[in-house]
Amino acid sequence: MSFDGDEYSKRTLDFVQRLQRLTKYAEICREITTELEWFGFSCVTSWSLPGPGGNPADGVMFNTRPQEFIEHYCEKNYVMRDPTVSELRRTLNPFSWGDVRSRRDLTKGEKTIFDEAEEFGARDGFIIPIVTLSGSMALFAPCGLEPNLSDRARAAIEIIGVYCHHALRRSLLQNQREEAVHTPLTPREREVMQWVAVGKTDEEIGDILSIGTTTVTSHVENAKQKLDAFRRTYAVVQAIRFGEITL
Amino acid sequence: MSFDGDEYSKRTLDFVQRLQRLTKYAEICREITTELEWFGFSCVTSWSLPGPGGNPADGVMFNTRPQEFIEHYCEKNYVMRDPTVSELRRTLNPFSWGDVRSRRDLTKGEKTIFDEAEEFGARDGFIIPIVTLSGSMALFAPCGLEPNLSDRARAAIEIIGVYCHHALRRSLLQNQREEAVHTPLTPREREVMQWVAVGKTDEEIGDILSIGTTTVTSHVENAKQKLDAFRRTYAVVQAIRFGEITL
DNA sequence: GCGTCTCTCCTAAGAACCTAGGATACCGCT
DNA sequence: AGCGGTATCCTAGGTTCTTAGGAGAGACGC
Repeated sequence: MSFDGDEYSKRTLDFVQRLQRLTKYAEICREITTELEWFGFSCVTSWSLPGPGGNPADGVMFNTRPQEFIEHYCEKNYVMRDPTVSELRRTLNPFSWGDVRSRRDLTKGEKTIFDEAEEFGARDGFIIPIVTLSGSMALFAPCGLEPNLSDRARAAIEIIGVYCHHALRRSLLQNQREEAVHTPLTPREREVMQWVAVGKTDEEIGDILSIGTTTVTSHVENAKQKLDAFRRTYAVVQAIRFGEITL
Repeated sequence: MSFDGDEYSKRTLDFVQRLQRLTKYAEICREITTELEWFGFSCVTSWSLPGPGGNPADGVMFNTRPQEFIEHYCEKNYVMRDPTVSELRRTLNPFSWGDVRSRRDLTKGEKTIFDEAEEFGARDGFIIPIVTLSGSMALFAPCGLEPNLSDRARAAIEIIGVYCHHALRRSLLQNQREEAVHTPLTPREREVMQWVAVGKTDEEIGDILSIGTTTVTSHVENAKQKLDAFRRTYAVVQAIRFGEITL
């Protein structure tokens, strides 16, 4: 085991332990910025991907990249075309901008996004995907002009990123209401919803479970009510979000 | 920082680094068993929650609990009633069996499950929830008669559990086919599917996006084809699974 | 033993979705 | 300039879902 590896490990654990004790948003931000600078990352964005109709800017939990860049990015709706965001759909492993560039040829539009990022002071960086409890996707993305992208740094940043995300979220949620609660489904309702989720019709489900079609319908209706959904499509999404069913 | 804390940190990182280098299933299992015994956990189960119609036993990636216990658990369909599984629907934070017991009064049926676990050599343990890329839920659950449940151990086990899960999965997938690929959705299709996912009708979506109802329908149909779904409910599930849309 | 919850089944009209076609216009890339 | 991909709009019959009721049997806890 090399000295470097131990140095990184120690820093990482120390940082994580410091972070766990902090509760104030400003303190957490300061701590994150300092630590990332040690790794050569001058900027960072901690961001939750927007839901339907959501403004991308609303998901930003912490950002030290230039404000004009963010505005430009949102205005141009780059989130729909950004190759690093596409990569998020493929993997939950951390990856670097360079990984994306070397994986395939980029279109002109995609190159533009990277070029503009460089104009705003970031030539490369890591993206750490984070799956949240609600099933939504978030990312922690440190970057800079000459960041440290070694395997050792990658391993350290992976752990750091996850804890930063949670620390930021914790501090931001502190003064907000509790997460939405829901009435739990009965075992039978769960079972029926599992089959609805894979696109079976009520009749097919009835055959599978050896019960009447009308019974299936009424289980679905009860589940819809409990999940606060008017349409079964949304009921399935809610069931996944609440962990009632599994993909 | 206490000596204990540093001892745990060092062990944890050493273990993670050893694990990263192993590829053979048997080696990984041996390494995991040894490390967990140091923490006082005599048994462990690494398990993916079953999908619709799936046999719970199929999701077991690694298990050192008595085979009879697993058979008994599956046969009685305990997964639908197990209070620790219910807890998985509430949180992504690791928790102990004791946490569940102290959170609320258990029903007789729930107590039975704990009692039977004790007969099979496990009195307490941790559950570490893990969200996989496909959106499915997995858990890493070390347990034993007198395990170490201190905060320090919890922090260490949290990291250990996640890496164990990934190492096991990596070794099990090695000889299997690649993950299913899919044709990516167009930006417009993604946008439409986002709204489908929250239960909007095609007419409502048309109004929101200022396009005709028929256009919405045809975007949905195209998306369904790309996502290999006959029903839009399943198309939404696939879109989530492939990361095309976000909850 | 009694109340609560779950599971089962029923009706029936109207709304929404599925299917399988085809057609035009715009855009970026070669 | 042409090609492929995207976005828009169209028809129309058949299938499935939605809504809002009610109602009996069995399990479980107190």
